Amino acid sequence: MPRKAKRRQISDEGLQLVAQRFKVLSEPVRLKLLSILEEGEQNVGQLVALTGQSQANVSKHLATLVAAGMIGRRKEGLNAYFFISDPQIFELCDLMCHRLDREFAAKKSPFR
Amino acid sequence: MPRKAKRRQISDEGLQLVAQRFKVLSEPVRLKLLSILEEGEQNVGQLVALTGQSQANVSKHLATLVAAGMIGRRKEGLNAYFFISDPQIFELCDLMCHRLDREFAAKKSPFR
DNA sequence: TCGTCTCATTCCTGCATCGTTATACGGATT
DNA sequence: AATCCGTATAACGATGCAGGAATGAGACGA
Repeated sequence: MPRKAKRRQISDEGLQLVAQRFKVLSEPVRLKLLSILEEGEQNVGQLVALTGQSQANVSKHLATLVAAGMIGRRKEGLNAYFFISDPQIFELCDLMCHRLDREFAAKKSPFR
Repeated sequence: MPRKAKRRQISDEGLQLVAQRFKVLSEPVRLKLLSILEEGEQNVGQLVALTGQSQANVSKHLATLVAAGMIGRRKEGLNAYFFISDPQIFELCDLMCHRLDREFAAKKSPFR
């Protein structure tokens, strides 16, 4: 019998779900939206201005993030405000950033 | 001035790099390969058998994972053995799994 | 009610990438 | 050297998704 604790084997459906979630984080525009929302909630117009993306594109990416349970939506008059609903997301991003930092340690860092 | 420590603003190039790495993790077959390799190194033939994927497909996914610095490659005779080169990858996967667990807490869990 | 503002949705196009098939490469064996 | 085996690569078709343009859906003010 194995000595070290074995990771519970994950089903193929589970893998698909995990992959799906990682895919949500695999778009620079969505990452930028998350990073902006980390500073506080914003409406679509502000996000359009801050990202430089088209309104339609921002709306679609926001819908994706909402569907993934990463951000929430609050309606106020004409505006729709979005906010981080799962702060744990940033633990994932931080981990990935640290990975990249180590990876680029001997080279030029992509961050400033 | 802001009270709570602000996350260092990341450049667009940084975002793209991070997104790129997340994309590597956004494929079920690659996740499966990682999960298999976590138990120990394997050669291509074994990985083909364990995943049920074609040999060409496995080779390509392995090349992607190597390029991302997540796994390493060791040549022995005719065989090429692959192994986890960055165990921190699994912290990312575990975090994502926990996220999903919480998300599906009230529903049916996708894991068994 | 009409017009306007904000945001969501739909349709379309281009591009990336997954998976397959066929082929090339390199080491080992005879 | 000729061949075989394990692996990598090239070429191809199919699918998916990002982004742009146009339109739709609600909410508010005049």
